[in-house]
Formats: sequence, structure tokens, C-alpha cells
Amino acid sequence: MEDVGAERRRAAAKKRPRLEDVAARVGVSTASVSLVLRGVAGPSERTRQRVLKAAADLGYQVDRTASLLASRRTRMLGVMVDVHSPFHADLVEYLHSAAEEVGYDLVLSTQTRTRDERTAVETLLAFRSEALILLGPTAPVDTLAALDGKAPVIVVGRRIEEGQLDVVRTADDDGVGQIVDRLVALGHREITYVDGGKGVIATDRRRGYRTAMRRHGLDAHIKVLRGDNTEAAGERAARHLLDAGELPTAVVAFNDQSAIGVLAGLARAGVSVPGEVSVAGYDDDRLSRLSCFDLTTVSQGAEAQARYAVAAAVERLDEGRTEPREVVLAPHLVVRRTIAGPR
Amino acid sequence: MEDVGAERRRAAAKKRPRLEDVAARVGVSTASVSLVLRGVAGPSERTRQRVLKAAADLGYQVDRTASLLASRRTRMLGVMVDVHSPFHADLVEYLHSAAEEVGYDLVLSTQTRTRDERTAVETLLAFRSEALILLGPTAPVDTLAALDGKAPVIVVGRRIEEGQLDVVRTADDDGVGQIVDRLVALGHREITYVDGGKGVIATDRRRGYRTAMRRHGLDAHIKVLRGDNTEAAGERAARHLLDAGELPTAVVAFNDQSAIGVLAGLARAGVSVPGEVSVAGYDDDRLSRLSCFDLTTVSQGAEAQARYAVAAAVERLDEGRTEPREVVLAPHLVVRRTIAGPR
DNA sequence: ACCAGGAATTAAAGCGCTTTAAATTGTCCT
DNA sequence: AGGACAATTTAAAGCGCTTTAATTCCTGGT
Repeated sequence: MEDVGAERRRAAAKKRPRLEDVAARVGVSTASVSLVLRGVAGPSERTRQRVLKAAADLGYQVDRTASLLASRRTRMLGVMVDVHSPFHADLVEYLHSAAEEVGYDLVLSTQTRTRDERTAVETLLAFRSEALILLGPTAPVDTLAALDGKAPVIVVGRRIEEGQLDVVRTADDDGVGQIVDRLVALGHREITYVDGGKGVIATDRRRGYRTAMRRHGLDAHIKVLRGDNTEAAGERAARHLLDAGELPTAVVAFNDQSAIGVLAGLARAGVSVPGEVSVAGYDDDRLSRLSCFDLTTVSQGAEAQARYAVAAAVERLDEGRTEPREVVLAPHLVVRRTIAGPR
Repeated sequence: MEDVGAERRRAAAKKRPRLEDVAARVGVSTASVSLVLRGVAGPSERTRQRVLKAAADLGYQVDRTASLLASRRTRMLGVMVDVHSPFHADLVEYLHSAAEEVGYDLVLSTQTRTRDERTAVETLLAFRSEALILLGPTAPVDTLAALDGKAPVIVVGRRIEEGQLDVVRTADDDGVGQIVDRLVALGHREITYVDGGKGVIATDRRRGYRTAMRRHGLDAHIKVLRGDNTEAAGERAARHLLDAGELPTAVVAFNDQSAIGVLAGLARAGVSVPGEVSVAGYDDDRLSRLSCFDLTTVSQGAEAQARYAVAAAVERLDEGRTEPREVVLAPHLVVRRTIAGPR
């Protein structure tokens, strides 16, 4: 009993200082302190200085949960990312800067094996994000639209049918088309595509491949290998090609991770890239830029996407826009080492 | 004027439901609803069901900021990570599971170019993290110790002198020693080390290299190349070696990222690994496992570290431990493709 | 000396939830 | 029927901050 009491007292003694403590020390009201600390105009210079000093002396640090609760606004944007994606990592960084510029803060929630999309989004909402920026969400449109009722939803990187939600994305089919065009220009005809699974993004890119192949009259060479968004899938695809014994002259993968898997699979079998086979990815993520891969890929303009996404959120939040808007950016080819003319 | 009023009314109308709304709908008090929603024993089964139903109907979602504010506890652990480090990404994932198991939640804060360690930690504190788990912090001990006054600090992966703080780490010098031992056993004598900069971790690993070399009587071959924790540094080091024209038979790098840079630099110059030069890294991070690298490295046991870190936090928070404790795990060699006997 | 008007300051009412102590209800004996 | 006791339920007091409306304090002009 004694002990518990003592402990409690000790704990109370070293409790973090509150606004009230700072106010008491200076001899002003908590209102004034609050104003000074947030840099709101009003308090006199003298008060300002004294408050600042007292706050520093006490080691005062604002309690964000209380601020958020008290102010109707939170100025926080919730971002859902897939922690495994290097491309998302890039995006997050740009989102950070973009948000900072307009005075917003980011709260991240990441999906892992144990936390699915729904949980991730709920956390964001529970923390009072004012808008949700979802990077490549896989949930059905209805679900996303329902979410939009609770907070403006900005979907990044994925197509959504007909003006239901704010979307920022690149024209994925066009991007893949550009790769195919370039490969064809280099003289390739046997161009195989490694698929990215059943998401909307994957569908678009696959379509881009098919369309481009047809445009060049290469219908007969259209070949799509099952896959997903991981290195493992790329490697499997490569093994599959090798086992089949008839390597195409070029392989285009759903994304960079998959492409890197393809690269690995080929390397292991001693197939030279781009000597024997050309390989291209999609996203221009960190990994693709590593000099050991130096992968030819398509840039989605991560920075621009981040900027537009934040801008969209701000428009909804601060400028009263209510109609959904879609921003489609043009992807552009980033030619690096992994493609060349056919063998 | 009219418009603004109207808009405000509309906004108010679709405001998210509060505990009170759920309570009103069922005809009980907010207290009961709170209890039910948190799964606390007390409310009858009948009440329980009705509350759950009402909450679902209304689409109620708890406002975390309010909960946190109201409960003295937050059950949140603040984690500071470097978003660029694949090893940290691994750790975070394990931390997530470990925390979840003991009923804690994680709030992440990442340093980027624009956000330094201090800011990151302040955010964590502002969100009322009860303890801080710092992954490889670079701040001086004093700063960290000061922090410990505000919330228990658990330092992960870095040595801290003499019982000032909770620390979970692996014996880095030993780890590097193991690599050197293995290389020597394979017959290597000219083993060069690519340094990791001036942090404490780097110091330990460098020492491990030096000590091991001396132990094998290879003092004359000790050679440390300047570097840091990036791929770029590794690549620079490789170029340096190549320019000097006298390649060692083995290169040990500060971490996997740096080692991958070395690999890239050597590959570009057409030097075969492990044929002509053996290369080893440290951390056993994601990248090192990619089959295209298949890098020999040292595992720090990310999962175990995460587990111990969370355990340490819980002990401080819930079990009243106050003396700092250090957990030093034994690293273990992960032999993959990149080392072999000397040429 | 007095007052209008602006500048600085503050009292007080929440924000949406948790939690404690007290009130209410129900059950089972005697 | 009356009462003891346990099972439920709830009123009300915060949590630490923001914000609005009101108050106080200064000016300078008359």
C-alpha cells in the first residue's frame, strides 16, 4: 500500500508539464500561452518572450492528442502505404514535403501480413485524419466510395471508374505501351509480359501491353505470364521461361520488383541482360536505380503524384471542392542498361 | 454568407457519430457504451448486443484522440526509424507483431532529409507514446538520457556506455569478427573493411574487424576504407580499390547496403564475385536476401531484437522496472553466395 | 479630465472519451 | 415480505488543449 502511494506520488511529481504550468510560471492565462506557442498573432512581444522562456525552462511539449481534440481541425492527412513497396516509400517521402508546405501533417498506417487495408484505414480515421490518401488500394470501388463519406478519399495510382472519387494516377496502359514501342523500335518482336495479378493497376498495364502489341501487328507474339508484385513472382516467371526452353528476346514486367526477380532468375541461369534478353520494369523505384540493376523502367513521377494528391486533399478540405476529380499524369520511359537490340 | 451557413449545417449533419449518439440510440449511458466497446466486463449480454448493433448501424468509430486523452494510459510505443533502411523496415514489422501481442500499438516517426532525429522524437512524444523505441539513434548519450526522463527510452542496435539506458543490440564487434574468422578459414589474408562512418555502431564494427585481424596475426593487412551506410559509399569504395589497382581478396562492408554498393562497383568493372573477390555485409536485410545479390552477411536477429525491445518497454511501463538493462544478442553468420576461397 | 477605440488578456465552455464512486436493479434467503 | 448481496448501470468529474466572447488596459484626441 505504502509503496503504491509513494510510487504514484513520484509519478505525479515528474508528470509532463501542462499548458497550465507554463501559464502559472509566467503569471498569465493558459489562453495566452496557447496563442504564443502556436504563433498566433495577439500576445505582446513581452508576453511572447516570457512564455517562450518558461516553456523552454519547463521542457514543455504540447500534447498533441489534447490539441487535436480541442481544435475541430487536425490538419492531418492519413496515408495508407504498403510497407513492402519501395515505390510507396518514395511516394511517402514526397508526400511529406508536399504536406509540410501546405501546413499539414502525415499520419501513416501500413499494411502488413497481420494488418489489412481495412484495419489500416480505420486507424487513420481513429486518429482523425481529415483526408485519406490511399496508395494503390485494392478494395472495391464501393468500399472506397463509402469511406469517402467519412473523409475525402484520394486514390493514388489506381484507376477508378467515372468520377466517383479523387484520383491521381499515371496512364498505366500508355506507360507499358511506351516500353513496347521502344522495344519494337529496337527490333524486338518476341516480347513477353509478366503479369501483376488481379488488381486494377495490373489490368491496365496488361491491357497496355496487349494494345501496343496489336498496334504493331504482333498479335501472334502476345504472351502473358502469371505473376504478382513481388521479386519471387519475377523469378518464377524467369524460371518458367527458361524451363520452356524458348526465351523471348524481351521481357516486360508489371513492376520493378517483379522485373528484378526476372533479372535474378536470368542471371542465375547465366543468361546475359541485355545481351540475350532485354528486361523492363515499371515504377522507377529505388531498387531499379541501383547501379547493379540499372533497370529500364517507366517513371510515374512520384513527386508530381504526391504533390497532386496533397493538392487534391487541400482542395477538398480548405477550398470546398466537392466534385471528384481525376488527375492523369503522363508516364515517361526511363531508359537504362537492361534493354538493347535483340540478339 | 448564406452559403457558408448552409455548408456548416451540412457538415454538422454528417459529423461522425459520437459515443453519445450510440448511447442515445440504445437508451443507455455513454459509460455503458464505452465499456461494451472496449470489451470490459460489466455490461450484460443484452446491453452488449444492442450497443454493438447500434454502433454498427451508426458506423461508429472511436475517436482515438479523445480516448487517449481521457485514459491516462495510451498503450502506444513510439518508434523512430530511418525510412531508408531496409533493416529498419524489417524491424518495424517484427515490432508490430510483438507489440500487438502484449496489447500495445505502434506510432512511427521517420526521419527524412527534412526531419531530423529531434523532430521525429518530439512527434512521438507529442502523440503521447509511453515509451520510445529508437532504432539506431545517432544522438549523443546525454541527449538520449535526458529523453529518458520523459518516457522510458529503449535504444536498439547501438551500444550505450554503462547502464544509462535500456539497450537491445547484438555484439557487433563479435559479428564482424565471425566474418573475418570465416574468411581467414577460407584462406583469405588480404581482407579490407569498408567503414560505416562515425556512429557508435560503425565504431564497434570497425573494432571487431581490427581485433579479429590482429587475432589472426594479420595486422599488416588491416585496411579500412572510408564509407557510410549507403550503396553509394560502397560503390565509391569499390572504385577506390579498383583505381588503386590492388584488389584485396575479400571485402567486408559496414552493412548490407554498403556491401551491395561494393558488389555493384565490382560488377561494373567485370570483377567476379566470389571468384576474384569475396564480399560480405552486415544486417541480413531484405536486399541481401534477394537472389541476385545473395549476399553473405551477419544476422542481427531482427525478430529477437524487436521482441526484446518491446519486452523492455513493457517491463518499464507495466512491471515497474527502473534500472536500465542491456540485452546483447549473439549475431550469427549467414553464409550465402558472395564468399569463397581466395583466387 | 474623460472617452472612444484598438490592443492585449482572460474566463469559461467545450472537444469525445474514460473512469470512479454511487445509484439502481435483480436475486435469493430467511 | 424484508433484506443482504451481487450484478448492472450511470452521473459526473476530468484528460490538456483551443477558441470565443467578454474584459481589462492603453492610447491619443478633445
